[in-house]
Amino acid sequence: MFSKTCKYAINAMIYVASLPIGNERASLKDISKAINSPEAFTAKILQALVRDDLLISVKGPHGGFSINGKASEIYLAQIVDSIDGNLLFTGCALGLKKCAEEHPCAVHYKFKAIREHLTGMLHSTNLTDMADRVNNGISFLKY
Amino acid sequence: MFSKTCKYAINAMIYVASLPIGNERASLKDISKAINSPEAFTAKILQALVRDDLLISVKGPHGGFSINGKASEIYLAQIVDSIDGNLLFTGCALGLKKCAEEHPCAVHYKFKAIREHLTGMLHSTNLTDMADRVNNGISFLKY
DNA sequence: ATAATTAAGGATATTTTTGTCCTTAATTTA
DNA sequence: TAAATTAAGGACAAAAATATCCTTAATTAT
Ligand code: SF4
Ligand code: SF4
Repeated sequence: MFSKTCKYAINAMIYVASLPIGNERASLKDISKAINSPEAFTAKILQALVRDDLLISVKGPHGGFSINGKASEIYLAQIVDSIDGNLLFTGCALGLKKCAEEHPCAVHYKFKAIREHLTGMLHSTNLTDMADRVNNGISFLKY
Repeated sequence: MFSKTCKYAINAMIYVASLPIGNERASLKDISKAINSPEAFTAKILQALVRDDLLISVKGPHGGFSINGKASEIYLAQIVDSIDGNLLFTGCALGLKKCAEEHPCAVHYKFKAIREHLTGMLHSTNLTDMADRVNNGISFLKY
């Protein structure tokens, strides 16, 4: 479904979004500890998220990463798209090079609804939704 | 979603299931041509499907692969499970080691419905469904 | 200014996935 | 029986994904 890189990215974004007001910045070390991910690899992912304007980074003591803009306006779909690209949204379930309604793969008639369900969900779930649940102890970023 | 290996496997199974009555066997060469896949790699996949009792193979002239049993009783879910394992059905969307309803990941409340939708579809779509559409020119195994 | 802290980025390493090649085994046809 | 055909299987290769290490750059605190 999602690449491992993308899963780390999603959890990292949620963690940063879950930080308390007044202390909205977390270091690489904090983040990879919070989501239980390899630190150096996570660094690369965070760099990519900064490049893609989903995070803002600050160097130096008390530096770290914070959400770029409002968490309530960042949707899962943007993170997935940033890391994994749009293949999940637009690619063929069976890997056909070209997907046209007039030349559908063998699972298209069944798969279309699921893809729409999935992309609808990703486009309607924002970071605040998920961060709130983490803060309320309803959901978790690591096991 | 599915590994490339799994996509090849699905298309290959559908192709074999689409063969006309009385000639229900196809060679590796036929199959990889029909689904536009690398021959040697496809050989490995077909071997695995034979090992998993989804296909039957016969060596020698006019040998090849045929569906083991009734195509109408083989569901997409079996192929996916055989090749990719059950992680798509049971694994965590965000990669948490353990998934428990009491310790859900941050997307669980949104993801659960989609996973059920997907697994429901995979468990209710059989090879005959798809092979018929291919035979009727409604769907295609390659581009 | 200096030292300490933290992210950026390049190089490299490991693992997994995808893919190829070649030899052997089984079966059929001549 | 011999030759041809086709799958099985082992060894290897290439590419992609995942992961680590080290140096540099920026910022802050002393
Ligand atoms: S039609 Fe088939 S090929 Fe096109 S997107 Fe749907 S799943 Fe993919
Ligand atoms: S709860 Fe989260 S962790 Fe468990 S399965 Fe659902 S998605 Fe995965």
